[in-house]
Amino acid sequence: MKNRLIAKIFYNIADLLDLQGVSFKPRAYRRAALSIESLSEDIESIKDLKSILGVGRHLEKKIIEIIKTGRLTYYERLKKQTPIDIESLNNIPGLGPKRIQLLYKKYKVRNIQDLKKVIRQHKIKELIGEKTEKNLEESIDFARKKTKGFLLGFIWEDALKIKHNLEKQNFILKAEITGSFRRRKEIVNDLDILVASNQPSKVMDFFTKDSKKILAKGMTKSSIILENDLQIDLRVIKEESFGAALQYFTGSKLHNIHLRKIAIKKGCRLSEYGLFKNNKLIASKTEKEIYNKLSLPYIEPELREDRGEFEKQPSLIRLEDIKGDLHIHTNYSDGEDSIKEMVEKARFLKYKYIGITDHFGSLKIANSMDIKRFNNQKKEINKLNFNIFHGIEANIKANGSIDALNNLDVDYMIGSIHAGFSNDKEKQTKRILLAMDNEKVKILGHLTGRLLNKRRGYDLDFDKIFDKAYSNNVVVEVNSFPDRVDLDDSLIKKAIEHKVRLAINTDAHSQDNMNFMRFGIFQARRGWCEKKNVINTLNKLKF
DNA sequence: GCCGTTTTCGGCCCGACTGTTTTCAGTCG
Repeated sequence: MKNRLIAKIFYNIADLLDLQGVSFKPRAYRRAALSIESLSEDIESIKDLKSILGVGRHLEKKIIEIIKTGRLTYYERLKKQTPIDIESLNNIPGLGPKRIQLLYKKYKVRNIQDLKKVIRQHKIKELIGEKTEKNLEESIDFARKKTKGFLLGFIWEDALKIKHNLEKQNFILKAEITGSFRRRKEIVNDLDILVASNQPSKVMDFFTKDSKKILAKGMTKSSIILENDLQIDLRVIKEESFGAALQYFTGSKLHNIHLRKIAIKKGCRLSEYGLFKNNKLIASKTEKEIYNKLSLPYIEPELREDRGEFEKQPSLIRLEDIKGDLHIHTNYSDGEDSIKEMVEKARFLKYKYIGITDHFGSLKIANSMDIKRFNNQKKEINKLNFNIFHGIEANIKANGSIDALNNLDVDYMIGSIHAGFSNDKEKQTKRILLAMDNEKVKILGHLTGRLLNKRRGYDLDFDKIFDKAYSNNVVVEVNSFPDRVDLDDSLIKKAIEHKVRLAINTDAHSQDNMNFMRFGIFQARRGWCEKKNVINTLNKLKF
């Protein structure tokens, strides 16, 4: 998978060209980079590279060179011409191409160390101004601390609190979190909040009062940084253009570019203030109105990635469709709560059934059960008056066999990998294919093994795995745990295209964890998943 | 360097904020 690498090289080329004062080429490189990093498939599997928006004859050649060699001579040459660590300098808020170029020309600033030196010597004060120097000095540390983004599941509650706090104020008519948060991406870099109000200065005073740092404060737009280093941008607009602004700020960029093109074809102009025809406003109050005026149905935020949502729209699965959770741990292995407590929570969530799936076998770190504890657990389950499937989460061993007794009296097994993460693609794929030959394995758990911001998933041949899952009638899990959300959106889409059935589970290790279901649903919706693709939407389930 | 149902050449998004500029440049999203 070289998508990231290619996009990164193109972004860096754009920055370097910017630095040289070249116009328009940087934009072309960035546009191509944006398309490539948004691709849902491996770029190496695309036959006609020119079909990618923003890629023409020249960039096609460059992509092929990177795929073949892992590098690009044009890029190497550019780097030699301008020996500047553009990536890290560009990361510093307040430093753009013009200033980087100026600092290089005047003081040979090539990296952050050089920048620190000229700040110490107060050279920037002379060159640009005192405030700018001070801001840059503060920003350097911020850039270094800059995290890899916030997991949606871990900022969810805080974000909603912020929203409700805004809504409570009498000078605020409406508030909505937009951007990638509203599209429910698993990692968000900042929060974009939209507010409708007729008293913008009051809004801004209220919004900025509890921040660690105020990056900008104006009448329509402000940005702050919170104690936890999360950046929040807030826009204030009039209530009558709330829908247009909501559409605009929800993005994605690619979706909006496409939508604007559709508008232009119809002789219209679309901006955050509304849809205009001959400079006359024809829609702005709601998003639905805007889509409809462009002869489109309302498009759900999770679909807005320009992956075909303008041509057809699936009817997406909803949280209410879920009738049970099939991956739950209890204090029989590494969970915190008892079976009884997990059942209580299931009743609270109005589930019709659950699957208790504690670890079994030799995985000692997860306090795996032996046969004696398993049998005790069965007795306890049978005493409870709730529809419980008794399963286990079984480790898929290095050779593809299942780490559990063959004659174990289970309703189903979830087969998961918990060790040997660094196997190569072929070996890891084979291991999972073999595991599916065990007829007790009905579900594959957290298939790619990724941990967001920590560990990337294994390289697998997903076509082979999904084909076999389909023919062996094995269900693939969408694990809802916030640092996993595994499968991701594009793999969910792929699995569905292979007719694979899915199960959206929480992998809960406590009562509270059972609330994570929404994050699996979000991801499934991003992957174009419908109710019918998911087995635990059924009122009656059989293994 | 890309793109085109007004164009194979001549366009390419733009509004908002900060700082030091008293009319605008640089950065950001």
